[in-house]
Amino acid sequence: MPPQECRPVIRRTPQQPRERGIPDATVARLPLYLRALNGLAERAVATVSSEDLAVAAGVNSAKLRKDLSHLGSYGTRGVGYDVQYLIYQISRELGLTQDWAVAIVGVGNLGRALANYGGFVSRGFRVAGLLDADPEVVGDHIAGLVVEHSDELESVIAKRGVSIVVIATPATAAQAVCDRVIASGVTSILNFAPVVLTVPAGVDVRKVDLSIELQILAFHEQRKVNGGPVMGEEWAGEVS
Amino acid sequence: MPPQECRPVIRRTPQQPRERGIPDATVARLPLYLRALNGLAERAVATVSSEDLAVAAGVNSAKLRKDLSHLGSYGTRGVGYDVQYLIYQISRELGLTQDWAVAIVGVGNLGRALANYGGFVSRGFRVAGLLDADPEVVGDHIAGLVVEHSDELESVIAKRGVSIVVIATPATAAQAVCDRVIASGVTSILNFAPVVLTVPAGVDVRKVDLSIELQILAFHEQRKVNGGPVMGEEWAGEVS
DNA sequence: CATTGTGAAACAGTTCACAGCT
DNA sequence: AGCTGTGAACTGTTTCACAATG
Repeated sequence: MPPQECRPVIRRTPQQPRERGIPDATVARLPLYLRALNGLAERAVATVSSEDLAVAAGVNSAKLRKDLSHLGSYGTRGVGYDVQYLIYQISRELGLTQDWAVAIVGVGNLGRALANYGGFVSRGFRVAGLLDADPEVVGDHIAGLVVEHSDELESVIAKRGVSIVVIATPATAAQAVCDRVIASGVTSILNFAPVVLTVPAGVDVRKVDLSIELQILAFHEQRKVNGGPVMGEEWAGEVS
Repeated sequence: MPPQECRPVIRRTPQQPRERGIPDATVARLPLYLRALNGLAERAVATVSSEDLAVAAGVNSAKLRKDLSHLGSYGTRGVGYDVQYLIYQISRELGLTQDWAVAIVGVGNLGRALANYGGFVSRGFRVAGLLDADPEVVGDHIAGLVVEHSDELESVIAKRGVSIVVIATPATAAQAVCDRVIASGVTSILNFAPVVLTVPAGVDVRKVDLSIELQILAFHEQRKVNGGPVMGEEWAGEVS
């Protein structure tokens, strides 16, 4: 599930029963549970069963219980889970009890959208820097911040304790930004540029790629419509 | 890997050797291979080995070969794959040889970013409608289109043959938009709103969720820094 | 003879079904 | 009585390693 060669790298020794390792698939769902729980908390629900929480999160209840069991035994048999307590435990597990300074590099349409995205700041994350290479954009005020020039990347990261960088630059600039960011000690990157970033082991890159998502949808859509790709159609290109 | 309960639903009969079913994990990587191949094609590379293509796509070569083997035997032993031919085959498999009309609902910062996103139009996808509920935004010209009012949703879908809808509305509006879109016959949805959409079987929803990606990164970041969540810290909230 | 295509093995994730606890 | 936590079975995915082959 992590994007490229940079797998989590929490190599457990073969014999150990995975001391505190939580499966990737589980980690990827914890935020979903957290969101569902926050919804329940807003509606002043005190306790929830695995069945109800599973429905709210859109998964099945056995999976939910198995996932939560990796964090510890936080439920009460015959009763369910205490909503507030579970929110706390999942937040702590995800590292959301501290707050993370995030820098966004590339303040185009997407970067702007990200900077203004509310759910961002809400839980654990704080946009601590906006950077762009275009002098036209530098100096703009967005989401209460002033856009700085990309030249400041290293100093912004160092001075503001940035530990997560969001790359929202054009594809051509992404690898260079990535390299500089890593050289500054950042090891968590969220990449929106449509390129495969090459990074050393120990650096975590997650990728969000609109066109890949659309292509996956197109694949399924085509199956629904045609029952599969158009066959019998002959290849018209030149084969060397 | 598909978002919620709406799994692909191409139930193969137990005995059949999966006539044309391509594993989800493979489908999710085909766009990656396609992008890598397009890069090679631009540099006029005619032929590529599984090893080289794998490096370009950021996967390992055994996986790449297994993936491609699901499409057919398009390589040449001792030689590699013909770049153009493979581009064609993958495009066809993904349904990119036809073009898909896409409507974007919600023209806030994100919707605007998506509408202006180039890679969108490039291969197989055409933005055929932009809709928003805010009268302030309706009428704006974005990416060569005029923003229409959400009331027109059904008629835009019908008249322009929209088969994929991108939901970029606030969370609160997403489910209602989703329901209307499905009622209009659309079965492929890309959801950017931070909610779990409830959809009938046969509808494909893919979700892109910024804050979930950040939370996953935070989890790994925390592990790197602390070696895990802060333990020993006692729960301070009120447990019922 | 370099490289593909693929069985078989290893691994990861999901689901079942129920023992065990409150 | 009801719901959690979890072994065990199952399903899907990745990796290995090598026979087949242009």
